Amino acid sequence: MKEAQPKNTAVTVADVARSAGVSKATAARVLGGYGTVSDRVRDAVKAAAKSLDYRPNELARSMTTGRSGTIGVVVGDIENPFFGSAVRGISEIARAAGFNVVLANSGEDFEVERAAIKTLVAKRVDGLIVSPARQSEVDHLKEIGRAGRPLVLLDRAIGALDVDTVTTDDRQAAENVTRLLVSRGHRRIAYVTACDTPTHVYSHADEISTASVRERIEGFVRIGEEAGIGPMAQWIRVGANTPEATRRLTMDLLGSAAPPSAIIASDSLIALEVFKVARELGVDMPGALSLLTFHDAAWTAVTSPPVTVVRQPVYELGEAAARMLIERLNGEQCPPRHLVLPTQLVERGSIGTV
Amino acid sequence: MKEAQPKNTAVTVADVARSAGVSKATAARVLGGYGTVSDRVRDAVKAAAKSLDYRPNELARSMTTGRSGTIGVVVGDIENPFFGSAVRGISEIARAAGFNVVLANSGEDFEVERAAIKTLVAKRVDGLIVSPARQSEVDHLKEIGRAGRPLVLLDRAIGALDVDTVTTDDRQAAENVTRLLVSRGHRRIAYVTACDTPTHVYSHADEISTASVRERIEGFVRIGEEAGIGPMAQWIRVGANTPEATRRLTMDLLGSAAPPSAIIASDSLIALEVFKVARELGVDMPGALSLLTFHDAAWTAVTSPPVTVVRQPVYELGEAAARMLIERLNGEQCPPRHLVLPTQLVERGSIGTV
DNA sequence: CTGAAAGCGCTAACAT
DNA sequence: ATGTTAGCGCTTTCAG
Repeated sequence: MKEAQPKNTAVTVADVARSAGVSKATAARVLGGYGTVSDRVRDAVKAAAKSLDYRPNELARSMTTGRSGTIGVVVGDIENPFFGSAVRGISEIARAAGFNVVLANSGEDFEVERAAIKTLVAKRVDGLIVSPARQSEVDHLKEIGRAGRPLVLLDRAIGALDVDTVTTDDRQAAENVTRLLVSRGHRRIAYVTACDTPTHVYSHADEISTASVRERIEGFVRIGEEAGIGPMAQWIRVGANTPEATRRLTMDLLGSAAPPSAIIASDSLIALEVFKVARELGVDMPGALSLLTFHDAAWTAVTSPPVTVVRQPVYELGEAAARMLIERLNGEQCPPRHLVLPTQLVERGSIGTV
Repeated sequence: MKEAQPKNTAVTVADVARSAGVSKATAARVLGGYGTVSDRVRDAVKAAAKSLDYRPNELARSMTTGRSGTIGVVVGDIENPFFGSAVRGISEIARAAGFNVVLANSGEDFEVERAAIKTLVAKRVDGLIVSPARQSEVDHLKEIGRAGRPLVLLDRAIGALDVDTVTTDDRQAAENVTRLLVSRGHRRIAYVTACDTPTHVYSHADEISTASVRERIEGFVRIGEEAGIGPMAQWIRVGANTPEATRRLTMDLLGSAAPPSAIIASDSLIALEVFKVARELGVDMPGALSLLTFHDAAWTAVTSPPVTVVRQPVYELGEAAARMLIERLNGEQCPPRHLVLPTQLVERGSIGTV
C-alpha cells in the first residue's frame, strides 16, 4: 500500500505531476485547491500524491502568495494565567480562521520584545498581537506598520500609536475599587504592581511604562486624593515582578509603623504572595487587612476568605484581539478601533470595614 | 535621515545590491552574514540596506536553506498552568538558541492535534514537541519522523514510538501517594482524571489514552489492591475535563452512600473544583475528606488547609524537551533518550488520618 | 574576495 | 480545462 520514500528526497509538485502524467500547473491546482480541474485529473493527481507521500511546502506557497497564514503573538509572560487565558482565546479564533500562532515571550523585557517583533516580521507573519512592555517605546511597533502588517495591541494601549486596541476599563475599575475601599473606611490603601521604575520607587504615574497599570494608578490616585486620604504616591509599590520581590515588599508594607489596612494587587500573582505573607504574619483577613486584586484567577474563589477581585474578561480579550486582526487581514480598512471590555467587581470576602 | 519607502514595495537583496553598486551575491553575503566580504564592501552594503530600510525575508531564506528556525509545540491546553509553565520553559530555551515557537493548542482533541501537526510539518518547522492527547494514535506522530523532523514527547510517552521523551515518574508518584493514604488509614480512595473513556466510565487502564495518567492509575490500582482495599476500579472517575463535569462528578462521589475519605486529583484544575465542592458541601478537610493533587500549582499553598501535592518540575520538563530537540537539530544521532524527572511529595495539610 | 547563474517549491498570469 | 512560462527573495555552486 504505502510506498516508502527515501527520507531525504522531498516530493514536490513536479514529482506528483510527472507521476500523474499532467503538467506541474495542473497538479499544483489540485494540490493547492485552487483553479479548476476536471474530476478525472483531480483523482489521478490525488492518487499520485498519496502514493508518493507528497507533503506540501507551505513555505514555498507563502513565498509566492505573500501570506503565511500565521499570526505573531508577543506577551509578557505565558506562565501568568492572565496571558495563558488570553493566548488560548487568540489561538481558538486563529485556528478557526485557519491561522497558526507564533508565540513569543518577552518576559516583560523590552529588548526581547523588540527582537521578537523583528524576527516575526522577518518571518512574514501576516499580522501581530502584542502586549507591549513599555508604552514609551513605539519605534519597533511602528516598524510593524511600515512592513505592511496589521497590529493589534492587547490589554495595553499606547496613545502614541494609532492602531486597533483591545483593553479593559482599567482606570474606571481602579476608581471603583478605590472608592469602595474608601467607603468602607479605609484610609491607608496600598497599590502593588509588577511594573518597575528606574529607581524602584514610585513618584509619578509618568514613570509607569505599562499602559494598563498606569491608568489604574491614575484612577487610584485620583479617587484617593478626591476623598482626602492622599497623597497617594506614598502607597504605591512598584517592582513586584517576582514572588520574592513581592514578598519582600509586602513584608515591608505590613511591618511598617503605619501599615495599610487594604492592599490592591495589580495581578493575581501578586495577590497570591500578599495572601501568603499575611497568613504567615498572622494578619487577620479581612479584619486587619483587606485584599483586592485585578484578574479573577481561579484560585481566588477557594481561599479563606475568598478574594474580592476585578474580573477581567481575559479569554474574550484574546478572542477580540484575534478577531480584529483577522478582519484587518481580510482587508478591513476602517480607522483604528479601540475596544474596551468592561470589568466587573466580584465581591467575595477579603474586604472588611475599618 | 530616513528615506520613506513606498509601503507596498518590499526592498530586496537585489535593491540593496544595486544601490550599493555590488552584485546580488555579495549583498546577500553581508546581509545574510555568511561567506567572506571585504570590510569596505560590507560597510557600503550595510549603509545601503539601512537607507533603503531593508527587511530580510526569512521565508525565502528558509526556502533555500531548508531550516526555518522554528519549533512547533502542540499541547493540550495552554490555559492550564501546567502547560503554561512547560511552554515558558520551552520558549526560554528556544529563544536562547535562536528558535521561534509555533504554538498549537489541541484542546486535547485528537483531530485538532492531527491537523496541527500536519500544518506544522507543512510549514517546515525544524522539529516538534508534542504532548499527545492519545497514546493509542501514533500515525500522525510517525509522519513527523517520515518528514525528517525530530520529535520530542512532552510529559506523555508512547511506548509504540521510539523517540525522545521527557516525563515525570508518574507511576511511582502515584504508588507513593496511594501508599501514603493507605498508611493513614484510608480505604476508600478515589482517583479523578480529565481523561475520558468512550463510555465515560472506567473499567480498565487500557482505556486511558493519556500515557501519564494511565501510569498513575496503574500505580494507584496496584498499591490499592496490594493493600487489600481493592478492587480499585470502582474508585476511578474519568471525564473531569471541564469545571462543570468535575463538579458534577465530585458531587456524586461525595454524596454517595459510601463516599471516599480521600480524593486524588490528576491535575490542579480538578483539585480546585474538588476543593470548591467540598467547601460548599461543608465537608471538613482534612477531617472528613483528604485531598491530594498532581501539580504543585501556586494556589495550593494558600488554601485552608493548604493542599498536599505531587510537585512536578514542569518548567524544567519544558526546558529539557527543548534542549533535547535542539540537540537533535544540531545533528545528535544517539538512540532515543527517555528522560524521567523526579517528582516530590509536598505534604501540606490536606491529608488526614482515618 | 566578488560575480553570474541556477535553483528551492510553489503560484500566477497568459495562452491554448 | 490544461499547459507554458515566469518569477517570489534568497542561498549556493562555480568561475574569475
